[in-house]
Amino acid sequence: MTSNSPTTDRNGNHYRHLEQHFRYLIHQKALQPGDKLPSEREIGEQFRLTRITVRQALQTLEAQGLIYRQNRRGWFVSPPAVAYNPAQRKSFIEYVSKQGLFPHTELISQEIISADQQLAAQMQTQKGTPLLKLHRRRSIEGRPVLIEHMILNVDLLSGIEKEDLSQSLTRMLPKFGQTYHAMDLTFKSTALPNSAAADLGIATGLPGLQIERINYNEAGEILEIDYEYWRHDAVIIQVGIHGQ
Amino acid sequence: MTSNSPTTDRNGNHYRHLEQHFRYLIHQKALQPGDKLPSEREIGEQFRLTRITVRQALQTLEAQGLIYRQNRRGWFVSPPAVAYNPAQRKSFIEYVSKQGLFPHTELISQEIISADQQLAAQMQTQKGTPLLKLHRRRSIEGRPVLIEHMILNVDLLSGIEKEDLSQSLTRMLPKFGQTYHAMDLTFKSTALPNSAAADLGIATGLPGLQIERINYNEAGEILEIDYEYWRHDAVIIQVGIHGQ
DNA sequence: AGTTAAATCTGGTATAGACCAGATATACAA
DNA sequence: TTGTATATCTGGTCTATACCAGATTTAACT
Repeated sequence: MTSNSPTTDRNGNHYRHLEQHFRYLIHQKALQPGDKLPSEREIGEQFRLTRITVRQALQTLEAQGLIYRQNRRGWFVSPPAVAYNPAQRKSFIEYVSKQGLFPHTELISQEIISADQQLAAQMQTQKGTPLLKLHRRRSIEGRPVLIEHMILNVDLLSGIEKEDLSQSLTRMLPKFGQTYHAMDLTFKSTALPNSAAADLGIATGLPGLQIERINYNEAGEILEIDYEYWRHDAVIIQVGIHGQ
Repeated sequence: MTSNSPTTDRNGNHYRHLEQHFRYLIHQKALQPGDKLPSEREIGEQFRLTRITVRQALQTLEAQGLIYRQNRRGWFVSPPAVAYNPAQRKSFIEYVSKQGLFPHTELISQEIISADQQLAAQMQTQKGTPLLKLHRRRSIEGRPVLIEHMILNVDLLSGIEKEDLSQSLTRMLPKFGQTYHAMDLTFKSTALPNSAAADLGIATGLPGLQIERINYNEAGEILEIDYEYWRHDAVIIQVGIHGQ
């Protein structure tokens, strides 16, 4: 065991060479964020490797967040990860653009429903409460990085469904006399579910970061519950915990 | 060849069948945490699939946290993930055993060093301050799940190097007149670095969860900085953020 | 019983070739 | 110019086979 082997291993490990090759090009900025890599077949030809071996190298780089793929379009160099600090209550647009990156939000669907038993329990409200379900996709530097499923309590935010819901909700809330006061967060590193992967245009089963967020107003009522599915390489989460 | 895909999708997708097969067995508890799966070759024979296809299915299940592998030993069903709430300041041993799981800590190495320029800056202390470097491995249900690299300020915790450092530091601190008061946390989903993967006995390049934690005492001095590398499927992080 | 060496099993890595379907570019017709 | 059909390129999935090295078990030898 231990197998220190710095650069080159005794046995095959061709894919590690390939991995280091591209890592080097990316670090040297010969390949820049957004740039397209040669096709798997071309790489294989150039290095005299099978596509399977090439793919293994590319998948390893993908797991490290250096590159990503778009279904049947090719492999691309990843933009830097954005830092997300949920405690600061800044909007997506704010904290992304503040880091010199270009954010974009699309509203995929919106729907007003009436809370059934289960949803009412989740939202800690009464059965029959009107709820707004939102489904959004957010991008950084033109790359979809995040799928959001949100459920909002319309009783506390009446009329919100008439707003432009591809805008920042954080900035919209004061209009309705509400603010985010506290939140419960759950993070989980897991494979993206099929639907989220499809919305992000990536293959199912790739690692992702799942965030569940329950937002409370000052009265301790649940304003909104969010389920976010992030590309694993697109975000770093920073939180400060202070004395109790 | 197109294979009359019975239950699932359009084209081949044999590996999805296999994936669902094992997911079913695990959910039905026909396969329980810690159980060993048949070897890749056996599975391939049983389902008349190539090892490559079998491996793809297993790797997908691995990404979902359902199974894990041990190098050249086989594939096993994962124990449930442990919930970790950094705000509660409970020790690893506490929160793991409270969830009905069996924790274990090994001290891999310990070392007293003198802070150089860079370390002093990180620890917000003076050059030359004595620091204790710890390297530990923590397991749940006998499975290594977490590698810790810690740096402690011995000026604030003098004599700590004589303690049994495979024990909980959280419980040890009051002895030295210190408590954890605030912390800054950074989470990142990324491939495990080689050394951490080796310590965990898993292949390099697999997804992991990286946590950086800076611990402050009541005076706002840095007591300790931790770098944790978790198996991605071993933990769920829960944090509450309260009004400011 | 205790130690050691050899056979076997397992995942890790690799070659060679194939067909599919979505994405893209190109040529052609209206 | 605009729309459409088509050829091409790309990653997604798969078969068949092979050798390697670490982990485990078995057999042989003290």
